[in-house]
Amino acid sequence: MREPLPADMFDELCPSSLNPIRFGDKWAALVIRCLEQGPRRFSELRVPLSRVTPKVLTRSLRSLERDGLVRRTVHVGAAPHVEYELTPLGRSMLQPLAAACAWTAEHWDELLDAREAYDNAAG
Amino acid sequence: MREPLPADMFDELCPSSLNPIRFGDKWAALVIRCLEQGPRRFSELRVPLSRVTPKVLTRSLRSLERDGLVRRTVHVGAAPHVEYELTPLGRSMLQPLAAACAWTAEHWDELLDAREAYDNAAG
DNA sequence: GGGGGTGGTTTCCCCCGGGATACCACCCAA
DNA sequence: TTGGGTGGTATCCCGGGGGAAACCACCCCC
Repeated sequence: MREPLPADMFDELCPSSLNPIRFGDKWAALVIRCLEQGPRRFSELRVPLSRVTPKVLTRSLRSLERDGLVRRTVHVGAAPHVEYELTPLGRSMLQPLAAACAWTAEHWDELLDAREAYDNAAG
Repeated sequence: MREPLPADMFDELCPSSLNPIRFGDKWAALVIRCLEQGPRRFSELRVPLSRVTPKVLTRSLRSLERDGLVRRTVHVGAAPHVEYELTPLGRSMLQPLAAACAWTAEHWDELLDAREAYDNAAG
């Protein structure tokens, strides 16, 4: 059984807009990481991504779908719902994404220090 | 002796804005690749990046400098000039950048096909 | 038939990245 | 003294990304 996504999954994570390495739009990298373990529903994604408004999350998912990285499946039946999952192409992106995450994890402090020093020097 | 940067260095390369993986702003990844072989002058960078206006290139370089990825050195003397070079932190980014470039090189066509199929299906 | 859950859409607004164009100070060589 | 190279700025403008808030259709269950 897949674990539900924890609400504080990205609390410690820097906002994407501060990271010089970006995959897709502002939230795409976090979406991809949410889908790493398997398919997720829209409302399921909204738990860790509570700071993302539904409009923006929809657009991000549509963009990933357009690029062939994510597949959107509508399950009809008694309790109809929608599931998003990574395609093989999307999975292939996990490798460079992991490389980027590793770099960020290793050098994030260094980068923030550089920014602070630059801002202090230049006012 | 370092080779001068060829003017057509990025003619075959997809514009950064189409690539889902981005390092820094629109042109930062190309700037970093220009600095891979060693220090470069502003006017030297403008050769392969002829489509980038000086304002935008300056801002991109300033941003990289602020993040501690690039060092800007003013050489005073008889013929004063400015040189930009990668810092160790900037060099450390070459690895995830290479991973991202490899992914793009391998899957770019696939991604474009997915986009075309999506756009054709949805109008 | 009312409430809750699902999966969004619509509208409005703001800001920032990016492009075009023009201009600029400094220095050197002719 | 005039021109060219260097390394940029200044100004204007536009489009799109992103956020806030409200609303919505559909379905099931009580």
